[in-house]
Amino acid sequence: MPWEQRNKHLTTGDIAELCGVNYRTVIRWIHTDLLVAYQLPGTRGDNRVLMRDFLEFLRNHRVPLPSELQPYSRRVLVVEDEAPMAKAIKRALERKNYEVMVAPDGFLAGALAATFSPAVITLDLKMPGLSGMDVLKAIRNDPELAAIKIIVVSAMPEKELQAALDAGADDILEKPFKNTDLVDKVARFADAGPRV
Amino acid sequence: MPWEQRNKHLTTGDIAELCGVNYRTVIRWIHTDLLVAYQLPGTRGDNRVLMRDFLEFLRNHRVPLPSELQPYSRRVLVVEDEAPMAKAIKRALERKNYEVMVAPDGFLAGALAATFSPAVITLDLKMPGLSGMDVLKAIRNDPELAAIKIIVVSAMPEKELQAALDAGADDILEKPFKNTDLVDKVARFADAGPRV
DNA sequence: ATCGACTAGGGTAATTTGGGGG
DNA sequence: TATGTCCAAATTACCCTAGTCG
Repeated sequence: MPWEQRNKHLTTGDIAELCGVNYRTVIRWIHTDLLVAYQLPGTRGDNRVLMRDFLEFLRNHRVPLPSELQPYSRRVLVVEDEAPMAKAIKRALERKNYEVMVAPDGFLAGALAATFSPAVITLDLKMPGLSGMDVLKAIRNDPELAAIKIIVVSAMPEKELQAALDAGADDILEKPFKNTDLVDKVARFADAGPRV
Repeated sequence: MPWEQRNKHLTTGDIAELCGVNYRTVIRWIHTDLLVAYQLPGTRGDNRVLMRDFLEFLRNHRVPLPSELQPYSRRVLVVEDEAPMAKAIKRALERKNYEVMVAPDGFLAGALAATFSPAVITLDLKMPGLSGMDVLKAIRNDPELAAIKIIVVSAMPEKELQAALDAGADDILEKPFKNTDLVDKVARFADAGPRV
């Protein structure tokens, strides 16, 4: 259900209700280019806002996530090419009621980071054919994605993990790890913040 | 069924769904000549809209192109890690009035394929750290992306290029190539409709 | 305390959009 | 499923008041 909502066209009234403000205020946001909208043909020119523009607006202005959109804050993207490990992580998180997608390569990681709108990404640093560090930097350099929390999962020596933290990772998880540690770290980022 | 495979005669319901409005609103647009339609013979006279009229309507009124209609855009994504080659392709296409984005790695290729909504991707097969074939397969396996046309650009021997065609590439372009060949091939796929 | 700039939101009238029953 | 008609709800622009902040 929640996924198709990305294609939804929101009215000013929808947004007013979601944000708990008057619809006039929403119109002002649009007029002052704080919120991207397009106009329906017709002399009145009603405003419509694409869901992805609305989500970006919430991120840019640190507006708390409306409870109706909570599913977006419980999404986790697992970037991991080894299927058994990916499945293990997926199952552990799904048991805690998270919505989980797995990306086994860089292309799908990018496509899902952009369309699935995860609140958290768990990132395996040593994927063949893809530098996890490049993924880290790409996410941090993309204003649309920069707010996503990244947990680096790796068996690498501590020095490399420190480099990941320096590059913008929010947390690290050393392999092997306990499932409780995994879900604790995810919960720190997925449940709380205004991140969409 | 994907939109571009459908008959190019749209019903009011189709347009309502694509634009996120009620179908009565679409009928009103037709009645007030905002949208060009013709009527089926019969007492009710159902409205039908030609794809090219609909695309012109979207353009005239700055309505965003629905993602389902991305094959009708003039956007091209260049997946190429060598900056000089990428720039050359970008310039050649921009001279022909295409909108061009460049992805130098797999992650950005995925993110841009999903958000930039290109009609065509030019794909360098031999990128370090990323198998072009994996990108091909990933696009063809993703229903949201499958309609994107893929032109493989490579200096590989013909056998490998044949493998790319078998894997779902729509066309191939051998390096070195002439700019006219490039733009001709892109035009075959990107000019499915009037400029949007 | 007062001022001025800015923002949120109420009231109104005109228009558009959307829903129900035929 | 699409249509025409009628009606209710939503949206807009405009002008206004109240509140906030430095």
